[in-house]
Formats: sequence, structure tokens, C-alpha cells
Amino acid sequence: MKFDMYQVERYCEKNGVRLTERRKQVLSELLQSEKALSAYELIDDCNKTGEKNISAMSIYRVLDYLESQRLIHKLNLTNKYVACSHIACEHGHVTSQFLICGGCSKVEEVNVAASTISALEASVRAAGFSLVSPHLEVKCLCGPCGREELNKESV
Amino acid sequence: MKFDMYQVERYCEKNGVRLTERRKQVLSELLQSEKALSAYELIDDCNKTGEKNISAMSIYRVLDYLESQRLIHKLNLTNKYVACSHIACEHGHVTSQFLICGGCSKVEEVNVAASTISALEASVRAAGFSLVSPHLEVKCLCGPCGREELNKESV
DNA sequence: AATTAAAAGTTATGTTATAACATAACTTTG
DNA sequence: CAAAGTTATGTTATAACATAACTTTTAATT
Repeated sequence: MKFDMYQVERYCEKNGVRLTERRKQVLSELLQSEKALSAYELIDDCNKTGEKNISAMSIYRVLDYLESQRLIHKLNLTNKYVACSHIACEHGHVTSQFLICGGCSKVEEVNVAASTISALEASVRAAGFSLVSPHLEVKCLCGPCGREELNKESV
Repeated sequence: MKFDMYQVERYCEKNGVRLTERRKQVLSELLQSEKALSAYELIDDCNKTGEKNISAMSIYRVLDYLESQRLIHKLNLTNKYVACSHIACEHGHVTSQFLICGGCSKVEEVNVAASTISALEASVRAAGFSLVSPHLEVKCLCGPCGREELNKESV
């Protein structure tokens, strides 16, 4: 787990993020998960641990809010959600590259070198576009899943 | 339009790509479109121009095939599809960066500098992952939509 | 013409996401 | 504290995106 809820709650207090019960519940599930979770996986998880069931609508609202506060990221490659790995870091949020394992959904969030970002930005400007939200996702295989793939092929 | 169907058909003949009527129909719609199209937009377009209606299932099958032959790309940011802008180019396919306008869905496909790609690859390896399919998508605003946005804010 | 494999048709269903409206809970202010 | 305002949540319905499973058609090969 990247951070525990205690750290996160302190961070939210300081930064005026209103963490209600529902929001805490969803964020906590994401923080505990090694892999990215879909909205409906989150529903199931919340309904297992919580007392009162949560609806799809509520999940999506909570996810929207958490994303607007930059506490989580939506991965468009897989339509899944992960807790930001930099919650409660002093430095601000930077452009991240998400390595998404196609096998097991494990996600690694790595920072991208400033020079790489500026190269990408330059190509955006050169095309007459302006950047809205820079975050990169690439489809990968993690170590274990990569080795499994090799075994399959060699059979 | 990037290429016309004549060029594409010659390319497919040479490369053993089986372009059936349905596949031609869908690819042709994508080639004619300035913007990315969703599967269901493609259904509507095909049903307007063609004689016989096409089902969602067929569209997805055709999209899968065209993607496997690297003739089109799926944009995960928006769940839409675009014709590859390099069909029929001599050089092989390279890593592309897709600039996706959040306003009007216009898409620009630009090549990424080799140095940028290797920087991104390096971070993948450093994390113990292996790359599966490198293609980058960034959410942008095109010129016109960007200016519109400015106007809104200044009101 | 018979065989067969690939493609397309068809129907049903699964998955992801949002709209629209009602209610609850908390906050301000008179 | 009551009334009004605001934010969050509950509830129901439906839109949008995608695939499974099975059947029929097409086209290529014997």
C-alpha cells in the first residue's frame, strides 16, 4: 500500500478535501489494492466490507470527486481506477506514466523526465493543439506475466 | 483524407489483408472522417450509405480485424476509432502520439521522436515491465476549440 | 457439386457510465 | 432554533460500449 488512510486523512484536512464516509470507503479500497479496480469491482468490494450497499451511481460520483481532488487516476486503457501514488507527497503532481499490466492489471506509476514531457508538449503545440491533461498510459506486461507469456509461446 | 480506398486496396492485396465488403465499408467511413468515430457512430454511418444494415457485433468484429492488421487504431481515451495515418507508407509503423481534441473529437496522429520513445521504454524496463504496444494518447484542445474555451472563461 | 473454413448475421447479454429526480445531512444566517 | 441554502447520497432508469454463443452465408478448394 502506498499510504495509509491516516496519512491521507491528514492530507485532506490540510487541503480542504472533504472526505465523507463513502469517499473514505472507496479510497481505502483503492489504497489497499495492488491492482487497478473497475467501478463494479469497487462496488463489490465496498458491499463486502461495508454495512450498507453502495450503488453504481454513488461509486461514479465518488470516483469523480476523488479524481477532481487528484487523489485517484482513471486509467482509460482498461477503464479502471487506481489511487494516486503521490498522495501526501510534498512535491506537487507531475506527469506520470502508467505501466499497466495486460495480464494481471497491476499498475506502476512512474514519473516522466521533464525533458520527455517537454518533447511531447512541443509536438502538441507544433500541431496547433493545447494540452489539457498530460498523463501517459502504456500497455505492458509485468515481470511474472511476461514470463508466463514466454512459456505459453514456447509450448 | 489520408489515403483513398484505391491505395488502401493495393496495399492490402500486397500484404495479404483480406478486405471484404464489410471491412471495406467500415474502413472507408473511417478514412473519410476527420474525427474519430465510435462503434455506434460507425453503425449509423454504414447504415446510411450501405444497402444492408450492419449490427454492433459485425462492427466490432471488423474493427478487431482492421486493428489486428494495423489499419486502424482504437483510442482508449474516448472509445473511438481512427484510420491509421500511415497506411500504405513504405516505412513500418512507429510509435504514434495521438492528440485528441476534447471539444470536437478531431484527432492528429504525430510521430514521436526516437529519443522520447527510448526514454519511455527505459522507464518500463526499469520497473521490470515489458512493453506490449506503445501508443500514446493525450487529451488536448485543437486550435478552434481552444479559442472557444478562452471566450467562455472570459465572459 | 461436395467439403470446409472464414466471415457475417442474429439474438441475447454483459459491462461501463450518466441522466434525472428525490431525499438526507450538514451550514449558514436571521 | 427555524428557514433557506448547499452538498452529498439514494434510487430508478437508460444510454453507450462491448462480447458470447450460436446460425447462416459466402468463397475458396477439392
